[in-house]
Amino acid sequence: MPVTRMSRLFGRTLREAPADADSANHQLLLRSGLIVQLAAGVYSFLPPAWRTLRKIEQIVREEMEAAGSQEMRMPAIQPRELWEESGRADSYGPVLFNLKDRRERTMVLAPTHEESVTDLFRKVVQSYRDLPQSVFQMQTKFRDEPRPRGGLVRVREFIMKDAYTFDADDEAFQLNYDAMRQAYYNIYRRCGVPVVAVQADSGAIGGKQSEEFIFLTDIGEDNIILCQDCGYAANQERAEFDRGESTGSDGELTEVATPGITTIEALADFLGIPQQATAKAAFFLVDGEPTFAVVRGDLEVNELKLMNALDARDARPLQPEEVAEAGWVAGYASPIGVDPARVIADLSVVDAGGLVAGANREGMHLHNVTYGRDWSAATVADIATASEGDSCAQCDSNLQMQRGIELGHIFKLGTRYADPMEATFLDADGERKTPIMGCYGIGIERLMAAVVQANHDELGIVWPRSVAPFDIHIVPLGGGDEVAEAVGQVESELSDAGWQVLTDDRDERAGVKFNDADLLGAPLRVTIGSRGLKQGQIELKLRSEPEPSPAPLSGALTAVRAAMDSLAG
RNA sequence: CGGAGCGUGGCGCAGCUUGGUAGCGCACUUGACUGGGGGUCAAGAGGUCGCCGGUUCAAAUCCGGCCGCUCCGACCA
Repeated sequence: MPVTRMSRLFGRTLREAPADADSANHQLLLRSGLIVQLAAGVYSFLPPAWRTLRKIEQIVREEMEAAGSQEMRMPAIQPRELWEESGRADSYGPVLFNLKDRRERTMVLAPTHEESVTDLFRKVVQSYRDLPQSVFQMQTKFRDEPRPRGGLVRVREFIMKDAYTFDADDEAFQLNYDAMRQAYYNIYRRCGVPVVAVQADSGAIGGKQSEEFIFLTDIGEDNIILCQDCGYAANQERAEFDRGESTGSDGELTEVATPGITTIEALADFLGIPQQATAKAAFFLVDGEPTFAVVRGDLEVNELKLMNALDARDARPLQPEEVAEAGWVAGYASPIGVDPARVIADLSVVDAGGLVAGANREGMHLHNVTYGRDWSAATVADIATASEGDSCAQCDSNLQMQRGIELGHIFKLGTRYADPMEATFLDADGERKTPIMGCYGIGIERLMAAVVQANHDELGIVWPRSVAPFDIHIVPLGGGDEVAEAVGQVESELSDAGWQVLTDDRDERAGVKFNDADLLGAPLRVTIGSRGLKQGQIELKLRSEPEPSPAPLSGALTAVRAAMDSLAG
């Protein structure tokens, strides 16, 4: 294994991080010279970073294969028709990088591969005898994200490991799914990143159910709802919660004047009642249809839940003039008297009687508004957002909310793609059936960013041994033949033993070399200086430990092996 | 796409309010001293001040347009 020399390494370390780096991992990746930005959400990966990415890929590959999946490769350039066939050309539309070939045929740069793998399946698989199947690839994905952010966390070009499974029935599918799930835990553990699996919304990928693997960190962009007691964990976008007891009474419906009171907070203050005793109206355009959503005053409408409840593809809040056009009075809107067909109510307002709601007249509210008696809705569903302090639906403890980064997402696709694309197989009974599909993604660069975020200190990166660009960072100190000779000896001993060695052969001061070693974060630093050599000594320092320890030059290999073995991974 | 901010040597920044000579720290080159936690001295190299247009005798600075990047929101590995 050739030794890498710092003087020859492509890339340089920076003392100060570029100003647009926010998070620790982004700053360290830039300062250590591992990545360089080319455009918003587009990065180059310099040699050390590429080493790490390849190690991560190798871990992923090993775990995928252990789970029974076969590596393959699908094209990144795809005809747009494929996406029309699945019906995702529109829903995925804005994110698709479109391009035209010389014959003016519209192609896309693939953001994911459900379509192409389903196409592949129908061309390759005919019989139940061919099932189950599990395939994966590691390949560049392209997504024209509305907003790249957070360094490597959200980019427009990235490597994804995406796996796909095909099964004859649900039972068989579950086996594939469970194997993948376990593989994911293994991957993150081996990369040194703690994760929690949470229930998630499957979003643009589709399907019935999905789980995300989340690395909990303040720099995360997802809100995760967690129950410490029973272990319930879900993305806020779909987290369930218990709405508690109803507070209102079911007295007679009466009007109350509330001039200038247009917010729930002001209303509760004005009437001296808790916000839970009010009903909140919110207006959305759902698949082009103005929709009146009602939740209890202390809650917020969750647009994703709203869409799911209505089986809709698109939802956005109504503009004030659109609200008026629909005949509703913002600030004083009431579900009473509104066509029930356009009303959707959250569970919280259906169980609770006697709420204060708008009167559909400027400056007026109603007391004791009760569902079923005074109004009704076409749809009653869970459409409210869970947040910190709400009660757990499973065990009644208080839910907590934390930020997190989505490092992986696994989906139970069912027949979401096989149906529209008419992928089928012939079963043992001679009947044509539709395969049950699953898909499973991991963003490789994002995982690297998480590794750094989870493994750093104020001096730099503290790479886990499993994915470090270099195992051992040799720091020669002082000139002279004695040092050069000892360095050469140790270098070859270590690299012959299979370690990946980086030697700082630059004519720099000790401080510069030590600081760069800390920044680059190899698990073990071996210092070879003229001072120590007088006693026949070299010095070993684990990056994860504060203090170095001496070792005899003659026993360098043994000492290094012991030090490396003391590390996890 | 809505909101906010920033574009001045490789990196971090000042200069802009009040137009006139482009500056500082780090990094870089050469030499000397130095040599175990970002050293000192000396001498250097390096900038169409994001782009286009306007105002002006004169624009980094004022005005307009555009582009790029970052952050906050709607979307996701």
